[in-house]
Amino acid sequence: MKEYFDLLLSTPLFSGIDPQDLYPMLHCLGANTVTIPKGDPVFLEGDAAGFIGVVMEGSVQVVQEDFYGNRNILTHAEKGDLFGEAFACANIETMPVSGYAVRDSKLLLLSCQKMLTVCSSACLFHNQLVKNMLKVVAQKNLEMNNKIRFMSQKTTKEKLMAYLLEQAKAAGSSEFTIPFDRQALADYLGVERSAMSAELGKLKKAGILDLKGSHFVLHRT
Amino acid sequence: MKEYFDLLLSTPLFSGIDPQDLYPMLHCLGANTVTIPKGDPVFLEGDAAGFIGVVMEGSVQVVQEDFYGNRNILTHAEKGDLFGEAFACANIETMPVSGYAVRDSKLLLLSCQKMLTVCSSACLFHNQLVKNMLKVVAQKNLEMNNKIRFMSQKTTKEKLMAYLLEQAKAAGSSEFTIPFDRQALADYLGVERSAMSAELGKLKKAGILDLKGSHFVLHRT
DNA sequence: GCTCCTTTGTTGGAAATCCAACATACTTTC
DNA sequence: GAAAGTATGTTGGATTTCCAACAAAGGAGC
Repeated sequence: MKEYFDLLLSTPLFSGIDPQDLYPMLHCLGANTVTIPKGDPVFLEGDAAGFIGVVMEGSVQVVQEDFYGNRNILTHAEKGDLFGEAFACANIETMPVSGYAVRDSKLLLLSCQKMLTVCSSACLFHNQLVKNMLKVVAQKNLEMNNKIRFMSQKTTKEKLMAYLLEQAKAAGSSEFTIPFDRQALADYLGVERSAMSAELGKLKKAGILDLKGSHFVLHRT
Repeated sequence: MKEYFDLLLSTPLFSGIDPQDLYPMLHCLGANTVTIPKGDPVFLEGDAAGFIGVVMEGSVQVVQEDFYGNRNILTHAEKGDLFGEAFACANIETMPVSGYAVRDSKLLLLSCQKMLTVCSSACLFHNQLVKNMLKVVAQKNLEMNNKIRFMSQKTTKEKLMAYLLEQAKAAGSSEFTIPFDRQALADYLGVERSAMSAELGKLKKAGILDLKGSHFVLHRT
């Protein structure tokens, strides 16, 4: 696990933590790693809640699925990102959503309960950890706000543009790569893939953007 | 402000706090009350972020508004509820949304920065406060998850049913009252008011529910 | 009771989405 | 390089939403 110490220290969860404290802290948090092959579930709706996931390799998507088989992608977690924190910290018993490995992934799982309980050993930093977690969960909240903003646009074109403008803003550039393929983007925005694909074609033809795969360039007109 | 101490102590933010500590704590958090008449803004998009709101009287809605004048209701906060916590804790500079008083309201505003900074006086409970806040923000996250679940349904009828079933579940009864009028419910679900009204009529005619104003009864068939 | 004003329900045509089916491009595997 | 599998783009018709305008119902104030 030591090979991932630098990665962990760079995550917002362990921000401000003394590197020397990391190892005992991980032990105290009941850390354990799991390896999940591409496409397999990390957890399923109904599973016991209470753990916080950190992506060390690969990527994870958290999704809602309904009867009809419709997928709605809630969050996409890349290397260094957290997932499941909000469910862990909200004191619920079972997960209301599922998580899948989008690629072969190596994940670190931490116990939320142990994070919130002060224990004996090297855990003077528990309080810092809780503050970090608060910030992480609050920022996840902002992300969901953004998603809601995209989804509440009326037309597919408006949803796309709202999303792409936000990505450009986040990248600080009119050129950026999104973490979704077409189907996943449609599932994230809550629209039809084929209709979305058609809208992307129109936007390109209108000179508003260029795209190649998941790489986009927005033109200001 | 003392008249509201019991209310404050019953909120999840001050859960586990010794009543004797409340007053100095409020002082330490830079608490101040404001009175907002019905319909007036509590804060507007672009205002400085950083405060946590507690509803002591009345109710507050947090909304997103776009160019076209479309409203999207993000959260509805009743007496005893918090609002704006996620924006305050996420370390952003300006509010990305607006808040309005739905009725004449009396609000308590707390400084988030002061909550996260350990100060000298009676603030041994800061850590408890941060933990409480983490739970509150995490639960708000679940609420947004639910809203996303409603919004990601394909038809207006499905959105309505998903919302109403959740309300029944939350009320623990097939009979419940929602905090929205028709226009507000439409704005919350992201649908047309008139189309939604028509769907409600169909659902009633089909014997799936009864409704009078904001009071609903779901029938199991 | 009466009027004014707000909320809710109803309607019909225009616009957009949904869906399934198929065409094309790109990847992977052997 | 061929073949199989996956991802993306394209099309047309059925369904649904959107929008504006109006009708009906309910409430507040006088």
